[in-house]
Amino acid sequence: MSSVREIAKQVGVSAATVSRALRGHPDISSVTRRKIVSAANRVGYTGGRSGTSQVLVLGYVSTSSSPVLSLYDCMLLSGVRRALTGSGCEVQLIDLHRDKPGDETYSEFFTRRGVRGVVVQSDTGHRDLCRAISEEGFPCVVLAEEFDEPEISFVCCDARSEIAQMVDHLVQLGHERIGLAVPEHEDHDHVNRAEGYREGLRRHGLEPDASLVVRIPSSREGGGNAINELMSRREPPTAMFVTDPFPSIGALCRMHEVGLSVPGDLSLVGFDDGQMRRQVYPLLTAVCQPTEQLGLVAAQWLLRRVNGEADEPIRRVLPATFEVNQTTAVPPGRVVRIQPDGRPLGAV
Amino acid sequence: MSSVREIAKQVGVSAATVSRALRGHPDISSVTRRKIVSAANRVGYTGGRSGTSQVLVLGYVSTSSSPVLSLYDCMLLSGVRRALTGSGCEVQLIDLHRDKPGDETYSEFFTRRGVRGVVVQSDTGHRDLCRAISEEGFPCVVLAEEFDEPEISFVCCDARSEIAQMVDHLVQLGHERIGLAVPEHEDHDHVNRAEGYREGLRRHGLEPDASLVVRIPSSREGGGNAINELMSRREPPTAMFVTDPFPSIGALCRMHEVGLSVPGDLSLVGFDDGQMRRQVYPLLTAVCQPTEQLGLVAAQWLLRRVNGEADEPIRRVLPATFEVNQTTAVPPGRVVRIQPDGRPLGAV
DNA sequence: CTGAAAGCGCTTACAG
DNA sequence: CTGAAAGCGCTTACAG
Repeated sequence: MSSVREIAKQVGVSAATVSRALRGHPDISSVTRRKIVSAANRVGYTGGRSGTSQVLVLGYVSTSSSPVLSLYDCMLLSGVRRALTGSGCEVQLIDLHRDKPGDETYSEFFTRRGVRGVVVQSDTGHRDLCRAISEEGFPCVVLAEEFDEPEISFVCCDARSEIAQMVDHLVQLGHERIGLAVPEHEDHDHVNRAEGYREGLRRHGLEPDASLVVRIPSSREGGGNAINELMSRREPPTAMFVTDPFPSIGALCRMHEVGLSVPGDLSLVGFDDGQMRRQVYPLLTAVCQPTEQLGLVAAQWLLRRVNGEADEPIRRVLPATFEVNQTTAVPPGRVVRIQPDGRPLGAV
Repeated sequence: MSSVREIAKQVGVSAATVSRALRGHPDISSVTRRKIVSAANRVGYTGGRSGTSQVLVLGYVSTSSSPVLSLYDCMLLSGVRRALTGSGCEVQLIDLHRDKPGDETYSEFFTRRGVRGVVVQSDTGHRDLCRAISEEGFPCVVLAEEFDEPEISFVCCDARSEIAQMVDHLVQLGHERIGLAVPEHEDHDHVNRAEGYREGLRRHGLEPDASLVVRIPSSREGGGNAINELMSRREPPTAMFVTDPFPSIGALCRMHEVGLSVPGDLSLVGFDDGQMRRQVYPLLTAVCQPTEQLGLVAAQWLLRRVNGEADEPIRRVLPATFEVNQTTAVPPGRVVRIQPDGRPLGAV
């Protein structure tokens, strides 16, 4: 099984043609080539290591253009590795962005690396990449993006309802002016999070107020600036939701810096995809994405898929969680403002 | 080149014997086997993928028993990947601890995974592992541990002199009572760091005071407890050095919790191997290990080694850095103490 | 414990 | 653009 001969028989060509197609030889009609590539993926062809007992290796494809692994990658990878515990299977990090030559199929690119299936950590800019890999029939599951195409496998997280629930929590504490800080560069997830915020407000008859929304760089600094910007408004919010981890930390630190008390002067809710909420003071109330779980669920499916045990694509949307910690409380009994540069208002 | 035949010729046996030795066949005398394994490693034998243009894959071996990647692994891996940028080479994560069956050589274990060389993220408990891999002649470089054996390659960091320099800084600010929090479970690195602390003190004629040293679990909680313990002493320190990242954060947070001002009541110096010092308030003064650099330097050498360009083992000790931020200042003008449970002393 | 020989899977000029 | 056939590298009963 899983030899060029086997594939040749299925497609109705010679073993030589299969070999050429799989090796990326140019003189192959694109139609037979496509048939061969998808047959190879169907039977899980590994590139013929003679009788060698090859170990199953899965790939983790990061679409980032930098070799640096973010804490987010790290959590996803931990989930992937957890899924593989006991399977004897290993994971290889693949930097597609930098490495893939344009003239080979993704299947060949992965196979040359000994990789039998891939988990793709994608973003909005790489949806076509995910489509292309899936179209070749190479075992693939996308993390953190949702697709309409029924043949594309993905595991993502929808935090909308937990964000709405977070708004409930703030409203119940007495907040009516709830600020929002979202990244300038919006992707599907952030549109989603902003929607959850608006849904939550509407549920309580509160109209989203554009003057309470700021767009910021997705960095520590960006979160800090959101504090300066919102809290120097004539009518500042009494609570604020930041939709990304680093800006959440930045907002919290900036409050300390400018002398605003958390949660006394402003209730702060962050977004966490790791453990950041637990590494700051006070412990940050946050909507949390189950990042490791994303990797775990995706890799569990991929492992079954590669072993021929999963026929259907996986299309899973995991829920977020809302964790109340120490940065939310009742609104201040007075208007709390600062100057745009962070100095107290009294010093005008 | 790099065929069983080639190895057979070098060792003076038949190709069949080489094949058996490399496949872990039991009926091979251990002496010929050893010769074959080391010859295979010398010529960079890859396990015969016929004419397939195999991609060079290096392994990252984590000796942790958990599949979770720590932030520390993440930084090391980032360095490794940075070194591999442009080389067309990939990195595979290998969990040796869980996977390796006792009856195969490390060389075979790695080769079966398509891995040509390994970076080992070791700890005190796995020095023998590093020795065993190196003895087989498999390309290997150890991170963060130092070895006497001249054939073992390593890249580690010695923070001693930067820690002594940190003590200079504190003494110059006027501190004489400088506490130390070290992990209960000491390894080479921590012995080293404690030594740097004592050296720094002696340089200023200060005798290390055992009552200012606490041993703590290497966790956030541990760092917090160090604060309670030291600051409730009859003669508490006016400054304190914590030798690990998580406890550093924990100490800082605990100070906020019990109402101690940083650096007004106590100067705090942490240890960072990533970016933690920048994610807290106030920004943490810290001795920093160039973690990404460790991975970078190690992988650069390994890449050359695997390509046959490096004949000598690498034995590199990198310096740490000392970064002054916002948590160190002159000592308080009075004795600052708390109760063991963290309540202020006045409330006794 | 080891070798000679048969066999298997893939690749690649060669031919069309 | 594709096939038949030769060739290459590794593995594995078989024999000693």
